[in-house]
Amino acid sequence: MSSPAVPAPAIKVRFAPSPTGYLHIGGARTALFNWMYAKAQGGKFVLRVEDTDLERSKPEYEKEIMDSMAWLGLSWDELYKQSERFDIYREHAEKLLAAGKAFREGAAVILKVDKARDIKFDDLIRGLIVFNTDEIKDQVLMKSDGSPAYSFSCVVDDALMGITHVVRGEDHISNTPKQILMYEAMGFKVPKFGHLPLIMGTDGARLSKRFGAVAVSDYRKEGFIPEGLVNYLMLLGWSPGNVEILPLKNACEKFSIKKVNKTAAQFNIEKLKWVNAQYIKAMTAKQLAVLAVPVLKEEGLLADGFDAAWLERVLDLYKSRMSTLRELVERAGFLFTDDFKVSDEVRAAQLSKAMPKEFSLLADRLEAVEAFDVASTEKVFRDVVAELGIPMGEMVHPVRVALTGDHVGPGLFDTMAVLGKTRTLARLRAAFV
RNA sequence: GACCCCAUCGUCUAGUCUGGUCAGGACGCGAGCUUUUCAAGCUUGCAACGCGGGUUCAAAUCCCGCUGGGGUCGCCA
Repeated sequence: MSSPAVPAPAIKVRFAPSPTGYLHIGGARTALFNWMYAKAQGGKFVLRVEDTDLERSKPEYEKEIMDSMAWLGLSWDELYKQSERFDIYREHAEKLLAAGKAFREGAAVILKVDKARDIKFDDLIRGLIVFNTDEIKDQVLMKSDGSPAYSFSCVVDDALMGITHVVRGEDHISNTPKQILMYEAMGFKVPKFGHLPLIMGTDGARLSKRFGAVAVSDYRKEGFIPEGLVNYLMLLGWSPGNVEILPLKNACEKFSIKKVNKTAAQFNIEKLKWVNAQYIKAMTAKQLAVLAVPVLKEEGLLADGFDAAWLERVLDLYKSRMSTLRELVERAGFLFTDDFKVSDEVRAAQLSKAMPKEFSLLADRLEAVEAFDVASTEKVFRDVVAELGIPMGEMVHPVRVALTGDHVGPGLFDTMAVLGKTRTLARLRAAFV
């Protein structure tokens, strides 16, 4: 006989960003781990905007953070804004004052901290951590301007919102004992704490503006797709085993807070690109088009009423040759506009030898082709090369440069077919004039 | 400086709790196959347990020290 199944109490976690800047990579990873933890446990995920600093908090940052989270696919079950809860913090500060656990200093309210006491907590990721209160000075609860200090509003909210597990960056470890003191002073149940390792830049130093792109929105602009960024981020500090590509949904099923690493990880853009490329490659041209069209339009390379079937052919050609949507623009731009240039370097390497006769013969022969597809263009090309008595390569490479502006790219005949007869002929005939 | 956290290939990591498989995978890099170039794909190579002491028949794994790195020391969050 077994005891009746008692459902484990659902956990409730939160992500509490301050809208004083964009959602950065580190914050996104913290949000992601909290979100995965909630999903893995069938719990709730709360988004709390910590906008107590009226000076530095900006509505546009708040919007940007929420947009970035939505883009990443991190939805929240509850939403709060601390700026709307000042009376609650004030009320709790008054209670502590009345109970003699805090005192006033001017207009500020300060928590008294007893000395020589060990504050212990069992970190979900690091195990037992101990601080002595001799290291902790009295804590400001309410500031002179009437706004709550970070630690205080954070504790009041986590308690009142029923947060069971506080999972945040390692930079908050030393805040934890101070906050535990506040939970105790107010008689609140102390939640479990888990401190995530930080994400470092390539040089091992802290991720900062100097590092380059740090905002999630920067990566979005760079052409990374949410599935790719999320997959990469989840691998920073956590591992599902010998698996690199794992969609968020499946990751949640395997996620365990106990398996989160303790070591800070370096952010590696090369691996991020590779992960992103895996997702792009796995998409159908039709799925990829949904993501690529806005980017191409923004670049002025595509107008309404474009040929969807043609675009899908282009995407099929470039799917395995791009790791970001940005790279599609860079590498396939010549298919969308005649306004592309051949670098001096490429010109010197491939177009230094004048081949006006050869090019015009090829153009003339291609002009006679009815169905301008891969097979027929290839046949014509091979016939011309044979007729001229020159090696394929001697003709292939210069032609590619003339048509695409670059010396690398998809197969030449695939390129011609998708470029179309008109543009192919025009570019061949303009190559040496 | 004080307090706290951390330590496996260049990077992300598996393995550490419950010592015993040539320390495994991935990115990147090198070589090769394929090939009109580039990618993709496939095969393959290089590459790590920071150091020193213990405990043990046996230590990446347990203990101590050192070194190194990181974090925090705001009426910022």
